[in-house]
Amino acid sequence: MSKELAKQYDPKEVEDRIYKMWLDGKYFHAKREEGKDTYTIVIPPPNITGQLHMGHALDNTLQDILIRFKRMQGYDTLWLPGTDHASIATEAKIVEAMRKEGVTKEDIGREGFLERAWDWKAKYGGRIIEQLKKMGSSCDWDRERFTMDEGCSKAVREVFVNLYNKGLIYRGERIINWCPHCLTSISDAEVEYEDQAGHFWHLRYPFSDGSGYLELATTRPETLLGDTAVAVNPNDERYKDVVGKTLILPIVHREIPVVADDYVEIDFGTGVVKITPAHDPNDFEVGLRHNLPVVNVLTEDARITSDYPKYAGMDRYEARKAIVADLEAEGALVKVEDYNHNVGTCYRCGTTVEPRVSKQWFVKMKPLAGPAIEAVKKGETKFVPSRFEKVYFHWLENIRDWCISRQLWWGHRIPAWYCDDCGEITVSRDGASCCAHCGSKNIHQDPDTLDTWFSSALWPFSTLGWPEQTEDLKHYYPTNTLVTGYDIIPFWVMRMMFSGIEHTGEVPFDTVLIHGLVRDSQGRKMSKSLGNGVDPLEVIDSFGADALRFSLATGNSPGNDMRYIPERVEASRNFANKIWNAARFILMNLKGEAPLEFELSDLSLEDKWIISKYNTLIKEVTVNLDRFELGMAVQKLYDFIWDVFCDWYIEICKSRLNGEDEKAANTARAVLVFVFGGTLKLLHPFMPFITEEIWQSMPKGEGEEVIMTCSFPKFDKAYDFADEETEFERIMQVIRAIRNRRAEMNVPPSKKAQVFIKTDYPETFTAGAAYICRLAYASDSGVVASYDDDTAVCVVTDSATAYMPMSELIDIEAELERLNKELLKANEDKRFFENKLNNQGFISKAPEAVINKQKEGLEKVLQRIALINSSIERLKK
RNA sequence: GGGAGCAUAGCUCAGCUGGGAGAGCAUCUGCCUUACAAGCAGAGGGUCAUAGGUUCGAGCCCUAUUGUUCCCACCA
Repeated sequence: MSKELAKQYDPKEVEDRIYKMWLDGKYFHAKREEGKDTYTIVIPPPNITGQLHMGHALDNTLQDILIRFKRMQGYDTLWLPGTDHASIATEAKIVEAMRKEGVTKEDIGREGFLERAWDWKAKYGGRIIEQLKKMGSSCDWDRERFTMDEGCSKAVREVFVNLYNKGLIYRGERIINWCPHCLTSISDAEVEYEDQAGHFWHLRYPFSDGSGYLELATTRPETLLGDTAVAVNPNDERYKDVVGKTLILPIVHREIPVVADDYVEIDFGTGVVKITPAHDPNDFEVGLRHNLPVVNVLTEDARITSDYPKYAGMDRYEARKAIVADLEAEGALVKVEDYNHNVGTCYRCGTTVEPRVSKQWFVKMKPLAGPAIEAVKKGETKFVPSRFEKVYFHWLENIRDWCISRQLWWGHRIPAWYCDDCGEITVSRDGASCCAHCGSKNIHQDPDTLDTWFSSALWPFSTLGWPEQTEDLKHYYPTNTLVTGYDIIPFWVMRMMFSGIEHTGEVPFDTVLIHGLVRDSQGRKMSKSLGNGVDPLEVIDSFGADALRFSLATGNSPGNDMRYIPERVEASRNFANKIWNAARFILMNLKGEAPLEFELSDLSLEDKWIISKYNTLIKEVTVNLDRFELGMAVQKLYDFIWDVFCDWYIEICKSRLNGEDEKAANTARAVLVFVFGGTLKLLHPFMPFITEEIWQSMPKGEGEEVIMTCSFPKFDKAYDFADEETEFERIMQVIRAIRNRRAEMNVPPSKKAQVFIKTDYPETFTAGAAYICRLAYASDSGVVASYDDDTAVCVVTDSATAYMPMSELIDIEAELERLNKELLKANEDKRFFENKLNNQGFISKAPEAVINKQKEGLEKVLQRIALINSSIERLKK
């Protein structure tokens, strides 16, 4: 940054250059320094399916703020980056891309498909990393990982085998959620329920002995083909006698029994339920209790099987129409009602999920869930905000076994082999060449892969080298803060928790910082189908990464959703520009060789005021960051820089900088550099690029060449000038009052006026004359013992009355009216304080500090009333 | 059917352990004051959803109500 700077900050010119400087300096690299406290974040690995969206931008901004803050505080800091293979999502994308080429998975085979998948990973995984860099993320790229890299794969096999040997992983035939589009099983968490308009078909099933029929209702008539019973409640008086009888299933004309089961609710519908064990999870349970056969009527892609030639090959909805028509023809259809019901859909493709009985691998959850619940109850891991602990508990307390096998090719292949001779299963970390039970070489590996979350569940420790006891693992595990959205607590947070506890004996992180979703300006979710998504890279391109980061960090409180408002990014961009111009001002006022140190004894009132304000800012920002109140921290920085530093302090410094007194000017320069430089450090975690860019041009001490490696400023008692703050604020108050009065009378700044001050603090206002001249458009200003020009404009504050002889402007009547209005307001204030102070309850119960504050308030009001009264008297003369 | 969040200025949102309501944008007025017009100085604008309660004191705590968003749940 030279001394001839553009008036406007240009992030495009700066950001890539600064990022490269950081990379070249290896400042992101965690060095495992002995004796230092560590602070570790593992990134929620973005899927390699596409590109970063606003949610990622928010997530990574928060992480980078925390990491940079802790790094500057001197922690041995690691932010471990990486990407997720996202098995089902990525496979779906690749299949879709292949479909456009007219190629199917079967055409190219497993090997060919995996080759394409790895190409995909190289392309899109790489793109995501580039996007993270654009955001300014200070990740340790030397430690970048991928959920399917060698180390993570090893951890996956280790965990699988361990859990299998402990009996916590098993293979079984269960009813699972099946996606007929993705052609794979999915877990309970991967099913999204939505209300859909449907129908209720009322059907009649005749008794096989010809003694009438039972009426029941269904939302899925096509599953009738697989009915193997009809159930009623055992306590339902209406159907006491029919339990045990048999019915003729319409269309199929198979004989099925009537069973009694508590699952059936007496009051719902007719109190009769058809039971299709193969295609409904509840019916499956009923089937188990009553030993009913499981009749599968649907193929993998949800078409009717060849067992029913009339409907074979029809998809479930075609078959529904055909079967309803046939039921009607047979006289079995009583009526059709409109009915809204909850339908499970695949969270990846939105296809209606088909419950399906099949052989899958499961993790037994109960033994794992218990310790994970305990850990949070004991506070070993805390959620911020804590209300999300409820979500976490609710999921774990009601958890069912986790279906982990997927009928996909892209992912960790299940390390299990089946013996073609003895039928036993061999599970192995390192592959198997023969059956562990009979020694036969006739074995084949399970073709399925694992749920993508199986590997991400291990992310906090697999990325640090587990199961090896690596130095990184010893050093950086357990990690500290996990930053993620509330939507993936059940998918990921919960699973990392029980995995960490089970495999490492420790919780994987001490804090889970939860943020909300970034919605569009109307509050809608950003989505491809709505076309309302905002690309963070485009925002960075127009406003800069700092502006985007600042917008995302401001006005965002943990756990709450936020809207993306373009105007806010614009305001953030303006803030960056404000900082830029403050830097320009300071730099152009520096004299190269002048010493930039100040003596406490040389400090003027405003110097002490700004230093004290800055000192308080350090304390508050640090506290806010420690409490994860990032939005509050950044708001305070904004207010300080814009209102306090730029609008007041810089303005006030101008007279000294332009004055004759070189020593005073040097002190001003030194304080400007001290406070502004420190503020840049405080702001650096939030706006890393601009702060670094400016820092490079600032005078700085030894070892402070790069702002991101500087120490975070610390509160210093020596800079606590409370009295000077109060004193200076008295002057500010008078300045504001004069400005206000002039604005009311429409006096332009070019028209200067003399200002005479009557006050109980003559030293303050004598010293403050220069400020009043500069900031309140005074030609000169001085303290007077009394003043009696009746035609002067006067303004009153708690500590002073200022008179401006502007006789040509003043209207005595109007002035009196205004003063009376002020007096009225002052009297209201007086009553407010008096009421409080006369309240016995208040005096006896309120804390002393609060009482004193009211007393001070009353004191000030009384002074003001006295001053106003004397002004009124003067005018009336 | 359970659970949670939200409701504060025209708009988008802050408001930390209760102590006289804040910001940005928008509106209005006046300013090219030699860092910044992406700026400066001012102004207007709020029964903090409603009704009770606790308290000396409530935007904040408690209860109920209304509206809204989300999560969970096997009523076919």
